[in-house]
Amino acid sequence: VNREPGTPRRPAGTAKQVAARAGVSVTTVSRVLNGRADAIPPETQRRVIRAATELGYRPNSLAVALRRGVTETVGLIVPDIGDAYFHQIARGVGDVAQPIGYGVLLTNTDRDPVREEAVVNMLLDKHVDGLIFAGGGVEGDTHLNDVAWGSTKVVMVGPHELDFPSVRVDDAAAVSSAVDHLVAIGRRRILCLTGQPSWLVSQERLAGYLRAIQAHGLEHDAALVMPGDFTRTSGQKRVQDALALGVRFDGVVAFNDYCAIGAVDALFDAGRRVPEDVAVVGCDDIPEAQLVRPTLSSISFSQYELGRAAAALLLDTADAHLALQTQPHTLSVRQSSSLSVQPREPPD
Amino acid sequence: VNREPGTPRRPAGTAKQVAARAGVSVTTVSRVLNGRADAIPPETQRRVIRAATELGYRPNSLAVALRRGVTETVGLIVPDIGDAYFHQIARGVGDVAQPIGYGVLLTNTDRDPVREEAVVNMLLDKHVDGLIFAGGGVEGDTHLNDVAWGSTKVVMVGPHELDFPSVRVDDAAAVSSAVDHLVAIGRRRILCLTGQPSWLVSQERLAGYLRAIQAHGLEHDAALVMPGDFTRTSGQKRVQDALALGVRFDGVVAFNDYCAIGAVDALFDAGRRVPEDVAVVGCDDIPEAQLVRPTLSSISFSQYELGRAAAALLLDTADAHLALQTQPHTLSVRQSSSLSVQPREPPD
DNA sequence: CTGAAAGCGCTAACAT
DNA sequence: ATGTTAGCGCTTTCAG
Repeated sequence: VNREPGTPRRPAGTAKQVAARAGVSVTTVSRVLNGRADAIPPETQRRVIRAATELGYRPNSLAVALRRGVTETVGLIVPDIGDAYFHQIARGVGDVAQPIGYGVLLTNTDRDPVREEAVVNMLLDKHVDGLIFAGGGVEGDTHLNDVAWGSTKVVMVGPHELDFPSVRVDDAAAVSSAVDHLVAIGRRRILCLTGQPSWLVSQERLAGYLRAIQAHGLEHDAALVMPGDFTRTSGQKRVQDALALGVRFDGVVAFNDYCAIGAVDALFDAGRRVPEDVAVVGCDDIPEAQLVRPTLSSISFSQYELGRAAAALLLDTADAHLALQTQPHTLSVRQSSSLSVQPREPPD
Repeated sequence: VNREPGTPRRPAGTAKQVAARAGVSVTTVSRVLNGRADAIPPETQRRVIRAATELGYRPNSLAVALRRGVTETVGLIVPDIGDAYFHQIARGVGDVAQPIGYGVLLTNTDRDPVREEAVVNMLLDKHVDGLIFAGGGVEGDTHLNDVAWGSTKVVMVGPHELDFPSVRVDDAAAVSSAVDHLVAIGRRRILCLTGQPSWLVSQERLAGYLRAIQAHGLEHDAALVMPGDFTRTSGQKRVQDALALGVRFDGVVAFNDYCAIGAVDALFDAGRRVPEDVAVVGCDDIPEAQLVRPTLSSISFSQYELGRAAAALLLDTADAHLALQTQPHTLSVRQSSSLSVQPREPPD
């Protein structure tokens, strides 16, 4: 399948060859090249370094890894790198790892427990120094408890039951503020498009919804809460269902933006105006939120920073202390919930 | 930074331990567990397998790699995993690699030659079995010629000067067909938003534009060709420039969708109707093309399949022969160039 | 049919 | 100040 370009080739030379060329032992080579050269005269050091350069010597990372147990590689587990939420996380992780010579092993799971376990084991088999698990956990999710993590460091992104440090936003507060906003523009019956009930992100965001509904003294109608799977189609379907069932609502809060976009689709098809008839707010503020028409209001936070923070924590970089484990969020109000309509009666 | 869950731990046992437990030598263990057991009595084989299972034995991939020179890892180099074009490629690569136990080391370069060389060397240092280079090459781009590829297999995605096999679409034909379409709906002065002149994708797509212009006997006005950098902002800027310069045009073909979206932004701001006054066609057909309003016509091909094909070629999977090195493309006509409205007067 | 031994390339005691 | 030695865990001749 492949041609061989006429270029210099690896193995660019071994420590042994460098040693021979410099007239020293491999130990000395190792010492000089690894900074453990306190007691080696400058002259010798120079000879070693010159030999190494001339040979284009590069330490064999496999041998180093076998010997020292450090691979300078981290694993990143996401449901789907094709999802805007996750590729920004991936970029953040990469931007921390790459400059310090770490590799990032990327895996997709589609939230399938079987594949989750498979990739974790694959990554562990490859002896990653650490693991970033993004995408949030599932309630009573036991399949990862029996994994032989060994001494592997793990950082979670999003809520999780596993007992590892995690980087995240305050999901409940985030959704609460979305509801606050909808109420502030006069909406009283707010359809809530959640994820799967077992997903922890979904549970936490739902808690935020319920808390806000209660705080505003609105009636809690169970028919207003509809579970989905964070896809555009599911958002569209659930709104169609609600419409078909005759559920009345003047606002929608969706637990992710794809869902919200689907909701807008369905409302448009049904001839409802957004935001006049129904105001819509999404969550995550992926770039697409600014592309769709009407532009989508959303809970905004930086997935990129989430990724950076997770990697900084994992790799203990110089700025790891800056890595906020709870990242800030704000509400970005756009056309889908612009306040052309003032509240009919000020909510208490 | 990390806690230690009370779980079983790696090293789950070495071949030596398995050997001891089964009462055989490590040689025999290796033979049995690697299929080289032609001459080993079933009974012995069973003992070894049982011992291995009981110990939860997993071969140390680092040791195997050191010994056999195979890491079961491939490198993937993209400009930016945050770009819709590339994350679908990444997914395709992952979907081929993951099921057969291969890891994918992901790196971003932002098209910076310095970083490109750095990541290639990093990946080579980590002894990847193969490398997928996505994002297209740059003319006279020498910085990768001196890389010590050694025996590493390489597959390119998109046009490239390096002498490795590549998977791609016929870029010239793709853009030609976009121009054909614009001409078919009555457009005669077609603004062409290219990438950087040194980018090979841009050169090939430009060749397609010029060829089509000529084939239709349209005048070639150099002022209609404007270079950008495949971002939304650049598309927007170039169209603003064209408008400010008084360049007349009734069609736009952009060499990527982000650019096309930016072009629509600028046209909208300038009060030009799309597609009535100016019809716009993009290239790549990323998912966003269907989200924007008006929905964007685009040259459509599967980045996902591009990724799959590249990985299949690299890894020589069973279906590698199915991996078309030239992938098909089609034109998806959407609102931004729908022919409901003919231009009022055929220009020039 | 099976094992002993060499060694992939490196690091780190342990000398000297 | 430097070298010798002993592995890391595995595969693979080469000998029985």
